[in-house]
Amino acid sequence: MTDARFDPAHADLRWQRAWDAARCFEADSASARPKRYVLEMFPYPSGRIHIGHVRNYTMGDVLARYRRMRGDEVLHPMGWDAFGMPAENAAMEQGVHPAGWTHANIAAMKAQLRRLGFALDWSREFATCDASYYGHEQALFLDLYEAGLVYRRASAVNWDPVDRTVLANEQVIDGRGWRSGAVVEKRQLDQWFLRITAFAEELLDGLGTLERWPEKVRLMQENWIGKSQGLAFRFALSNGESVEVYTTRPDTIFGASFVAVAPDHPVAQGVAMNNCEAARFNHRCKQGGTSAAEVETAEKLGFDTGLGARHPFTGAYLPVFIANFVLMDYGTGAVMGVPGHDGRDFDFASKYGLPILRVVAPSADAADAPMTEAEPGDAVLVHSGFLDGMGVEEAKRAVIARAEAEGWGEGKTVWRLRDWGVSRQRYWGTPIPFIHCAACGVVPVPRDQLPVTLPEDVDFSAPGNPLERHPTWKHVACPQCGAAAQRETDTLDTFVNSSWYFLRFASQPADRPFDPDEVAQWLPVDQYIGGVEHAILHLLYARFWTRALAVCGKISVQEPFASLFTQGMVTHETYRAGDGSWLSPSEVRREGDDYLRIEDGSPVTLGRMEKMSKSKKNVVDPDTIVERHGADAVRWFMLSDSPPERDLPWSDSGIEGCARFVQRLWRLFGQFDAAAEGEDRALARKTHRAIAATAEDIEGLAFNKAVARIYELASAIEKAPPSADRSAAIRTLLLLAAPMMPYLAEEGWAAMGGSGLVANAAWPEVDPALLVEDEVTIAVQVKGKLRDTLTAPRGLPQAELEALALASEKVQRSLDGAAIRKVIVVPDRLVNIVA
RNA sequence: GCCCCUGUGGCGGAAUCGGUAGACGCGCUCGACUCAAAAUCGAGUUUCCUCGUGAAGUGCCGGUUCGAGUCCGGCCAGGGGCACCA
Repeated sequence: MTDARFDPAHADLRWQRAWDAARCFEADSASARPKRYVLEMFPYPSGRIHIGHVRNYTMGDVLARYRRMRGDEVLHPMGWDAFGMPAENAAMEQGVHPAGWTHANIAAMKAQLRRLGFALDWSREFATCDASYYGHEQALFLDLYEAGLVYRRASAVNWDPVDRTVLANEQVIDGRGWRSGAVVEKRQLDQWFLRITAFAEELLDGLGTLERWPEKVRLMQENWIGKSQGLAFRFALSNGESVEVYTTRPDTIFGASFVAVAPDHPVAQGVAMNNCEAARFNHRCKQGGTSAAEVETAEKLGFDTGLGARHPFTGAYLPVFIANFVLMDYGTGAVMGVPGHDGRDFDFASKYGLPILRVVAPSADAADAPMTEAEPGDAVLVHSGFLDGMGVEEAKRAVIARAEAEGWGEGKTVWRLRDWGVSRQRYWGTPIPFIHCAACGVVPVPRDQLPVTLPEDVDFSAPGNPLERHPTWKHVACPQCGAAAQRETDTLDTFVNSSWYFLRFASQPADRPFDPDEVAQWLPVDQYIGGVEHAILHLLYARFWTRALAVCGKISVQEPFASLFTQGMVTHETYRAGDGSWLSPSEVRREGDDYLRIEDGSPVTLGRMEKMSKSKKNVVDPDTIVERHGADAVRWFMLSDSPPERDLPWSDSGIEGCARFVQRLWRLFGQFDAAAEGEDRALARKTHRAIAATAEDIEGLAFNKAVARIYELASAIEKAPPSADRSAAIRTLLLLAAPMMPYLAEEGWAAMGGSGLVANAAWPEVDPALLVEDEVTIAVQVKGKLRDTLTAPRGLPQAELEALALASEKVQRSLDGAAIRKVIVVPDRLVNIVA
């Protein structure tokens, strides 16, 4: 009845057309069925789909297709995060227009996605570079402006004096511009900021409600927001000035033996004016790496200013140092050094011979125990005057209370989170809808003049921002006074584009960004899936925008993503030739345990499994493998073996195994016989257990386990003789595999005479009666070691199980006549005899 | 430096609540089919030995328990994150 082999090339095209014709994946906001929003992070249109995208979208697709089979109305959209630097780079390097380059990439990648059989609602597709998207973004930006969440201030940028452009951190290599090689300068520019710090507390508290987010991501965000509570207070200095410090450990104030200020702190700058050694020291501190790991392992350096700081309680004068480990932009840029109870202060004090005082001890008796390292301390205060005997928390409160009563300090909450700078001095982004007027200042573009569109006739041959030097674009009349004025030429950070796209997917009226009622139908996203690299910025910004829009009355949801899943990377072996250069998998062949270069047979060194990257040449192209093995096999491989949150090692033999399984299923489908008769209770049980287990695994995103269930059922069916139950099992198997291998499933469904499309079919019902086994295997242990297994009817009373176990010959042999002290019986599982 | 995660066969991994460790897949070995190969099908595949159906075994050391991959304490290794954040 069917072809001997399943031909993906033929089937794939056929069913893509069938799905399109039936418009089965278009979500209906008016549907009465339960709404389900499945979303994967939308891609940047770089030109080609990466294998990591394939894994990401396959997971979301299985979930979306499964939910549809369970009767939900599923929204599973796709679009393009289309603004960004690569398009401008292409424009500069290849002379193409960013828009043309981007749209060509989108077309190519869309074709790739369609080929992979994803059940996407293409009717809602958009690119963030469409004026019909970014125009609404401009309106939302004005909403935030009116709500007081947008402001301008001066802020430093990396300025490339040769290219006359602002560089991103990644474009600055060893302090030089990546293209020009010129030494990068810090330059102050007036820039636009979003007041995310106004939401610091809410964003932190909100994390507590995100139970279906990975603990890891919540922790990363929590650390990023960085709330700390402590005491800010002033030290009077010996030169008549004063310095404010901030500490989270006010309880240890009696242990302070020095004060340290940042090299760019006013006190340090003041000292440097009259002391060239201090100036040299300050300068030296600005060199060297800025990354945490580099800085933290760097040697702690200090410069004794000769100044003294008067301790508020003891009246003693503490030496004031300039120190390289104090940061100007956190807290007050100055700290009190407590070597006994802070690791950095300990290192510093040891180096400069400063006293190391114990002020917290495990007990009052241990007040004079020697200190060999900094102890965080969590017990009792000692050598601390009025604090002696108090616990750490009590002492913190007491010091803050005293400082506030005496007026020299106050309890303070400090946040690490800073406001979000959204200005980019680039062409390919959302124009910021403001106009600069000499008389009126910064004036918002009137809403009836939105969108502010990008000019198309731009020139990338000269350095600098094309918007800035466009002959006419920026010259406009002031909306308020009508005088000649200039448009803002900065565009928005692309993270703004991705901070609300999930709302536009849910609802896209032409005249507004979205309809609040329709958004309420779909939001929050039931399952968001993407890479962990977006754990902090994208997800925090999206949470911020959602809350900010709620404050503006635009929507009612607080948190955009109810459940988040971060998938692992796809990795591949790396290969290196004798000269150390990287080789691509296609240049290498394997002979036994040896790897050889195909070209000349020279030996190849096998490197680590690493994330696929062009620089290491360990990439596989999705198109090539889809061509060779079909989309179903590729999807199956993406789901098999590795748990989705872990890395997936790509292997050729793995994908070949998947392709074989596709054919094996196809042969099995060919054995479906609607007329078969006879019962097979055992197979029916296995079938229903597989339905229940696969559903559970898919719902828990344990796709690797769901895959194993399907393999198991397939093997059981192959071994079973023909029967009505066997035919039913084959049909069930097809349905279980349908979300994962949609093309094969449609083809098989049609061959079996199923009605309609499998894409619209229902998930098989489980018969609970068939989930229960009536016989169970009992493990019999003697002193905790397995000695025998026996089969017993389910639910056998404990006493009978015990008797059965004791009757076992192997058990008696192990006991060897020893007296039985105790017997532990776990019903339907095991008997443990303790002798 | 700090924080987090992960360590189970040749490999990816499974094991609900502490209850038969190694499901399922890949690879490999042997066999069937074939002139042959591919494909397919069948059997086997943690280690060790005295080959019994013994002993050991989930990174290492210890603990709790009738029983530990799972819980607790201390290490080690690999990976990830970061902000010297006071």
